Amino acid sequence: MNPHQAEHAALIAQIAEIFRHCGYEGASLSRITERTGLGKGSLYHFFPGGKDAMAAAALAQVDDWFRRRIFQPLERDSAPGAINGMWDAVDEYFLSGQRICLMGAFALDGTRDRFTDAIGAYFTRWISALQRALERAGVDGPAAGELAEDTVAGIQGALTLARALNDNGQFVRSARRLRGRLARYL
Amino acid sequence: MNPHQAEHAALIAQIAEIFRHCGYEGASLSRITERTGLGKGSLYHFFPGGKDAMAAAALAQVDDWFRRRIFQPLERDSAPGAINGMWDAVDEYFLSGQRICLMGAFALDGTRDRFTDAIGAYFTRWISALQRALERAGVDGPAAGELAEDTVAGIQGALTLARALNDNGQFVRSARRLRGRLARYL
DNA sequence: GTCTATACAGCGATAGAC
DNA sequence: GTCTATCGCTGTATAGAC
Repeated sequence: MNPHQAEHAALIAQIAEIFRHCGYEGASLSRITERTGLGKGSLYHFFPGGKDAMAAAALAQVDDWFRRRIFQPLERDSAPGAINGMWDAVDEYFLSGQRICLMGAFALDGTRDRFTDAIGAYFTRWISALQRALERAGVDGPAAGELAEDTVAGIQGALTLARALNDNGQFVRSARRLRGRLARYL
Repeated sequence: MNPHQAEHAALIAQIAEIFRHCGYEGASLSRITERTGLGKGSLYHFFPGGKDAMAAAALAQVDDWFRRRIFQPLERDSAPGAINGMWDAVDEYFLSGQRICLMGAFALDGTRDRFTDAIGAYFTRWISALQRALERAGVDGPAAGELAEDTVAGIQGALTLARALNDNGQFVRSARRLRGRLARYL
């Protein structure tokens, strides 16, 4: 990644953080200009498609991070190591529960309909990558699928609960128990 | 409940549905007037506090429903029956995954800060009511608390996943497994 | 690339007739 | 109670100077 691309990625990451905090509708362009320090002219220079394109870029960046750090290792590497790596990456990415999942947040309201494909692809791949890793670890097909669904759903639910109760510890404890449950199969 | 109160409750339920579908920011007054058939004058007659008061009333109605159908039975009745009743009520309320949880949706974005107390009280009471029912059923304290947290988080995550994948079956399957997991302790 | 100025639609909210 | 008209503001988006 050249410096130019890196700056652009940093900008997208900043915008993604605003979407996470305010939601799609709540993330106004004035908030985005304020938090990024860029005028509207600059923003529309980088994202000719406007706010919709900014959100799409944010989702694509999230997907890319998970693809490289979680999905591909789950599909490729030895299962126990990849699954342990998944839990470390999850904890790192969600900052131990301080940060929510942009895909999950967008999925819950009307924003979903703007980004159906990106959101669906992300969760589908996460579940199927985890399922296949569990199968390689010896879990039989149906059980592996159920375990993968329960795990991904459990992470989303833990993020919701942590924010609802304003307690990051909630996420850390939930994640530890989900991790322990998977570990019994490895 | 007299007819006047019943009409008012039906109006709040209609408004709640709009918030569920569009989120707080996305639920504009023009959408609300359109879907309810009431002009802005009427809406502000019923809710002098405006949109904020409409959302607060919606959350209060949700809380009331769960209190009567889930929290109080869990706190009062025999544990196995109350827990079975909880699962039936959950499935009924969320329409087998077609409907999301307003509390959970509001918790995820900046809307949370407007309704911190209502959202926090709802989840706190759900978890503690379930925990105490499990304790009465013979599960020891810490395990009951963990199980209650995992269950409520699991329901929220299943709702997120069902909407993200646009597949109600996802919720039904997840809920059935969560139910089975609790049943092993009863 | 970045800014300021601006277009115009939609927002939440209010007033007042009926 | 319900409506229409309208307020002031903010929303997204664009134009054009630099």
